[in-house]
Amino acid sequence: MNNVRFATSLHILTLLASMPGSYLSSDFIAGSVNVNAAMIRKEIGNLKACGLVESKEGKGGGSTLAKPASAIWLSEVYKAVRQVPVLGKPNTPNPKCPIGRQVNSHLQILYTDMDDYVVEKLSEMTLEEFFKKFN
Amino acid sequence: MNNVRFATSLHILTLLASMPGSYLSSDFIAGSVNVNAAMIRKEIGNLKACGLVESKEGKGGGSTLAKPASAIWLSEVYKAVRQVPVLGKPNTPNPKCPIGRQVNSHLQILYTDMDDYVVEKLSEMTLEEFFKKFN
DNA sequence: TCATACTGTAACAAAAACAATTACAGTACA
DNA sequence: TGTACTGTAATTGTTTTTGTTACAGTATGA
Repeated sequence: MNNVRFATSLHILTLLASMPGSYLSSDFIAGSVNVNAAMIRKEIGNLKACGLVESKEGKGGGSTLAKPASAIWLSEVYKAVRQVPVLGKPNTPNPKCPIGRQVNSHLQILYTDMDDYVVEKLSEMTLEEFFKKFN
Repeated sequence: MNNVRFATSLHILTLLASMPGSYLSSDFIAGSVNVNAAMIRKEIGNLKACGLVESKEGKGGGSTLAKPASAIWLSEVYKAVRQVPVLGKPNTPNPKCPIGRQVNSHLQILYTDMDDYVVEKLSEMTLEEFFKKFN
């Protein structure tokens, strides 16, 4: 994961958690995260698809949490932005080599195990708990 | 980690483990991994710097494991190739925002914790154990 | 009903990361 | 001294990621 999406998503969610019930505009959020508002809207689009956020269009619109911060686990945030296994991508090895032929299936297991493990660990903290660390 | 380096390094090490004591050329390894030999030499350069592999130059040269496969943990392979935390990169948020001001330090802790967990988990398997799965 | 303030999304451009390739100097063996 | 290697730099090409602009669509409320 060589990108900024987890950080961005968690930042957005933390902001929303800090003002429960109110609808924050993408402009406002962009000001805090310090990126373009269109990027925020893209990321929010994803969080919506994952059921973490809901939005209202039109004047006075914006986004808010789709459920209480105490019901959002950091693993959900991770799953929302994950694209590639934590250990990276596989090669396309030579099938004529005994090692090359098998390595990807063993690697695959390792990749899946590690991803599961990361998810498990991130299930130990909710957004609420994360937000409580702020003062 | 949106790259192929872990897969490549583990493939190389598995090959070396499969022929303990012999020095494999970068050309041979490249044939199995199915990438350019220069890439293999680069990756081996890194594995050497991490103390996992040793090489001989000149005719008849090549690379071999620097220690027994039973003494190489997969966490060492991960550490050898890791460049970015498993959860990705941080943003540079707005310090004027109370959330923005603090989010990176909390994120940082999360990142470090997750990386430690991954390392811990990968310390549960040695290269020998990984290789034993092949038949 | 019209100005205003939003979202949603597409299209495009720019920057950064990653992978592939070529080339060649240096080293060691036989 | 020819051959077969490593080590490494330089370069290019490709993919991923980020940033930006633009604008149609939607809701509000004066």
